[in-house]
Amino acid sequence: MPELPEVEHLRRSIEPALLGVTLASVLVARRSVIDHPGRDLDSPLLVGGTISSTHRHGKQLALKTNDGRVLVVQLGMTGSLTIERGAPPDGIEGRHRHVVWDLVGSSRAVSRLGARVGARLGARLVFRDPRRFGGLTPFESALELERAWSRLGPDALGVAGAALQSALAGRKRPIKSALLDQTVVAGVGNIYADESLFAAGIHPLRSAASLRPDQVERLAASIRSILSQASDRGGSTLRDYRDAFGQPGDAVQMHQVYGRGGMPCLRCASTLRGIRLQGRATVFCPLCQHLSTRRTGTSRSAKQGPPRGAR
DNA sequence: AGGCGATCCTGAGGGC
DNA sequence: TGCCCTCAGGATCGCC
Repeated sequence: MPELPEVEHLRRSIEPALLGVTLASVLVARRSVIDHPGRDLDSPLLVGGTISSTHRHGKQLALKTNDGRVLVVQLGMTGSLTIERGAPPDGIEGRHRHVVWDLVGSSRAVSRLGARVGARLGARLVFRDPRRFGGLTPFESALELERAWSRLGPDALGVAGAALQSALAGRKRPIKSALLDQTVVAGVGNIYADESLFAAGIHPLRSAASLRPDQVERLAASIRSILSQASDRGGSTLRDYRDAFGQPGDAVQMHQVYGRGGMPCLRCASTLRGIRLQGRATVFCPLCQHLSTRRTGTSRSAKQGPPRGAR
């Protein structure tokens, strides 16, 4: 399921292949995946434009064309954006292909994709999303995109302690709920919220406003380091994620807590606990992640009962 | 007003 | 083997 690292890895892998490439035509199989369908009908979805840059904020990917238009791609849970050559795939991979563009290349882009100069690439850009939690949003200008992204919190990959501190100020909600709110910090999803909180030794139910400055600093550092490591590895990829060329991410699981409810904590060996918060599976170590506001120390309560397992 | 939960959607996986 | 049920969760909307 794509989170920020998957989107960043997708951006890095798709940008070299798309720069200078022109979107010649588009086939929209399912209009409901497009925000504001019907708008921008004369030049829909970047058709006729040449890709000049790619950008990312949080989990949103933006493709810009040389005429100033922008398309934001949200992958949701099961979305993918791939470059494809040859016959479309059979079977289930051939389903849920909601938007397909035909690509025409410049000489540089063509040579990258191994086609003859000036020839039609025979390549397609495909937006696929079985569960349809993702979608495409067209913008007329970079300014419109800027306005939309300004409503989101700071990008999680580079979030500074001070920025996180001010975003959390006065928020009484559980810290995990706050992290999942894209207007607080953009790009933290369920998996990395649990992982970052574990790394920082913070209980997911702690009130966001109750965190001390040093804890927020530690949390910001954990978010940055976990997301950047995962981005470099191509995303954590449980099952659905594919990069621009249909490759899954690094199969190595680096998760310390996510999906490990009821299993031993890798740090202290006590049983990891699974709860639901805002309807989301949430896993934490009851020993390493204190709920109290006490400074996390080395003393452990011997009276603490055996931690309950998940579900 | 802020926060929580219901909702959307399909495929994987477990149980029988 | 095959059917049925549950679960997964990002973003949005409505309710408390």
